Amino acid sequence: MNERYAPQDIESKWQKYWTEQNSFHTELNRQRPEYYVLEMFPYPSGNLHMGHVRNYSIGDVVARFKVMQGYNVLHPMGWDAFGMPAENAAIKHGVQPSEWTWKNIDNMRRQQQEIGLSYDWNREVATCHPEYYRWTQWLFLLFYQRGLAYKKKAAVNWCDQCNTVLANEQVIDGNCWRCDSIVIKKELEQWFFKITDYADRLLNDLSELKGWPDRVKTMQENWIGRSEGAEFSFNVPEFNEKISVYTTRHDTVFGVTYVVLAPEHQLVDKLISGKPNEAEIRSFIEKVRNQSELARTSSEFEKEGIFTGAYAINPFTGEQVPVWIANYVLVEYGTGAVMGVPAHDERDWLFASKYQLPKRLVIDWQNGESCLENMTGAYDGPGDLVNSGQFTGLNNSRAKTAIAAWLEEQKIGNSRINYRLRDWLVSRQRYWGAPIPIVYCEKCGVVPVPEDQLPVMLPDNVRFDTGSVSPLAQVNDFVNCSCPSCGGAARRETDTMDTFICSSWYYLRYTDPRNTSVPFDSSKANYWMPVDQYIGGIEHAILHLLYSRFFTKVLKDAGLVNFNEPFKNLLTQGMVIKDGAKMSKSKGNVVSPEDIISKYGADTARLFILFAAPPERDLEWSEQGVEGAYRFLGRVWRVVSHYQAAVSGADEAYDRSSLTKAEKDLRRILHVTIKKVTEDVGNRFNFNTAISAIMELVNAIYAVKDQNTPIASGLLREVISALLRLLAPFAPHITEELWHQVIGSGSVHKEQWPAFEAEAIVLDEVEIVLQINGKVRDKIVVPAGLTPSELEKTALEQEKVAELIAGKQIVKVICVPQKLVNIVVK
RNA sequence: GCCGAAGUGGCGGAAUUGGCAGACGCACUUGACUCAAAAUCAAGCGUAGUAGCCCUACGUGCCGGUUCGAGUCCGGCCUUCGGCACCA
Repeated sequence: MNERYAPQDIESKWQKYWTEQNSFHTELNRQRPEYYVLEMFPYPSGNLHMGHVRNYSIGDVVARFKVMQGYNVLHPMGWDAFGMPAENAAIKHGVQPSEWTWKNIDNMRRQQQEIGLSYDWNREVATCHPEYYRWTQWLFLLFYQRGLAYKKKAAVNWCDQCNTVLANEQVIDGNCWRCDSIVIKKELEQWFFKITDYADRLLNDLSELKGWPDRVKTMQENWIGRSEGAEFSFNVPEFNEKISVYTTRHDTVFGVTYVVLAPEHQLVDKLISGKPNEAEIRSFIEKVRNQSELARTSSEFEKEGIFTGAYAINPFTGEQVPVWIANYVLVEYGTGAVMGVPAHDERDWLFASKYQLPKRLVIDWQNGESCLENMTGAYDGPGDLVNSGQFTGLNNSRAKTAIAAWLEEQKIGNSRINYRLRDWLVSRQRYWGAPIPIVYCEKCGVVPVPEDQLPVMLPDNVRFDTGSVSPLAQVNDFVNCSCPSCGGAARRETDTMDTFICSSWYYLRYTDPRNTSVPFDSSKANYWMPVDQYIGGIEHAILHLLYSRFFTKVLKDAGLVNFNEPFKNLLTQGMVIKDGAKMSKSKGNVVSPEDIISKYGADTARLFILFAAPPERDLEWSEQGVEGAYRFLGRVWRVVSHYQAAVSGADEAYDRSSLTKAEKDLRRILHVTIKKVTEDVGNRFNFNTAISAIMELVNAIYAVKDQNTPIASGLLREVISALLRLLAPFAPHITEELWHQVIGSGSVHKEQWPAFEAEAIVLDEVEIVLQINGKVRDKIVVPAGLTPSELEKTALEQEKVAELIAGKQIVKVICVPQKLVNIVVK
């Protein structure tokens, strides 16, 4: 056996062995409990970065641990392969996106294999493969048939850099999520998925997700943005029209002094036509339309408005109130019109003050003392209604119920729940994505491509120098087609799908990756799903994780799956940072996984990453920390080598009743370690403390070795065998090598996870802390299992205790068995 | 403004149910081995007082509370990070 630990010699050997043995292949097996562990699949950018290595190392520990515990484990990997970078590469280097992408996939797969990850490569999927996007298209049509995919003209987010539209979720602080350039609004006809139909379920079912971090659930909750209110109309007699408003403060309807429309509201045109200042109003509207979305939705933005000249009737009071247009009203939310209650809404207060609109107090919160003259801003807290007709005197929460009931009775309105969530814009004016399987025919209109004609293939050899026009629209062979319905000349949809559609169902395809007749077999999906443990970055808290939940619910409604939620437990790993910042090329603080692996080996890289911080927290990269991990593996190598001769031929059996004290202690430490590592990995995902426990075990073995303490060879074998199995999920190569050298011929990764024996952990003697008035004063060693009164007696007999409490009165004595005695004195 | 997470040595972090604060590792110091160095093995390592040991006091962002006992529970703040925010 080699004296020195040389990872370069052993890692590739075992990687080859695992591949040849097809070691990580999984089949459906109803005799065994299943476990599905999944890491978010990567975009094939070309090279793995440390964030990937962290993500996969975490998943790999879980997968290998569960296998050893006897689970039938699904642990797949694939490629989120459509998207802009491939097209950018095509523009820049003249290489076709598919070629560029497949080359990157090959390279990244090789890099993953060098980390020693236990994937079932037979299940690999790539979203850009026709046999994958065929089913993405099939699912699009399913949504279409269910009325969940529709086309409409709307003011949508447009990125000039990427030359495409974006979903709301892809606009971060007014900028494009991918290229960070400013997003503008464009009036375009686009495809949408009706995610808003599922808003209530997406919100309510969050409570099922006990294994998700609170912060992710809160982010989704904020994003969905539920509010309870009422909707009702103001008549506009002059035009015989109604203005419908939505409010959460229908208890303040008697305080309405004006009504405001969004500049884009459909009634605006009618109300202002022919007005003497029509031109002025139109120029105001134009100005607001040119204000950025970000500015207009910021509470700091100056509120501006203009009077339309029209009046509306408050249905509660019969009063006439002026109708205004203002920049702070958003056409997409609620009804695009709001009632103005300056006394009880901060925005309305500012607006009314600026334009000298009247204010009316309708909530009293000071026992009848509240008055407008004393107010310096709106009051939006609770109180009792005043100046509110028949509702006067009710407290405002009761008033809401009463007023909503009155609206229903009078048939002029009703209670309503509103969501902030908007429909998902799914079409993209890009080439490298799944084509939307729709054909436009002069005669038949919008025609879905029949299932047996899928996939709608992406054409090869496309030109990318077309500027702002989608490259696909330039390919005549693609665009011109015959109508599947009437056979006449037709045009193909040239938009492709948002890549987030492709990634919204990949976890289902893994359960049945080569199916050629359906996207997946329901019974297979139902066996493996939901994913037991999903692992990925927080950046997908809303985007991918919300979309995937939406897809799962639609598929459940369609009868294709029998579960409600795709991911039972979610672990959001922290970033890998160096010198206080996320690793990035522009900051020049990138550490390449390949360099680390060639210098120290994959086991060291994995061990360091898992040891340096708990998985959810950010991890500060430290070259010295890596050295430390390498040093530890060297220690393991040497100590196991040292005992090789003693252990390899030894019999497992030994007499447990005749152990020396040193042997008993070593055995206890082993079983305490087994217990801790099992709990830390299995229940808490605290890999850092699991590894530190293994380090302590190794330190204990060294203590025995250095003092040449004689240890029964059977016990030594138990210790070394368990040590290798405990370390195997973290450092799969070195443990495999040592296992073969010292223990046996089979793979350590096929071995059973060690079980701790409670009997081995029991101590004969325990150390008890003696406190006086809560301060530690002494420690004593007593036989284990003393009763509290025996313990108290022993404690009070201690010389030091007697000295310290001399002349004082004992108030009481608290005894915690096996732990401490606290003597309270005065 | 609303919501969420966090704050512990020189550093990464541990303390899982209220019970010895600082496990494990890094860095540092020292010893052994060596002609020497590296590697390795071992020991020390919160702050202050003390030449030093024993020991004593202080110490988990701040202020207060509950408790025999608080990093942990309660009340009130501060700071950092993240999400939402003119959503009516």
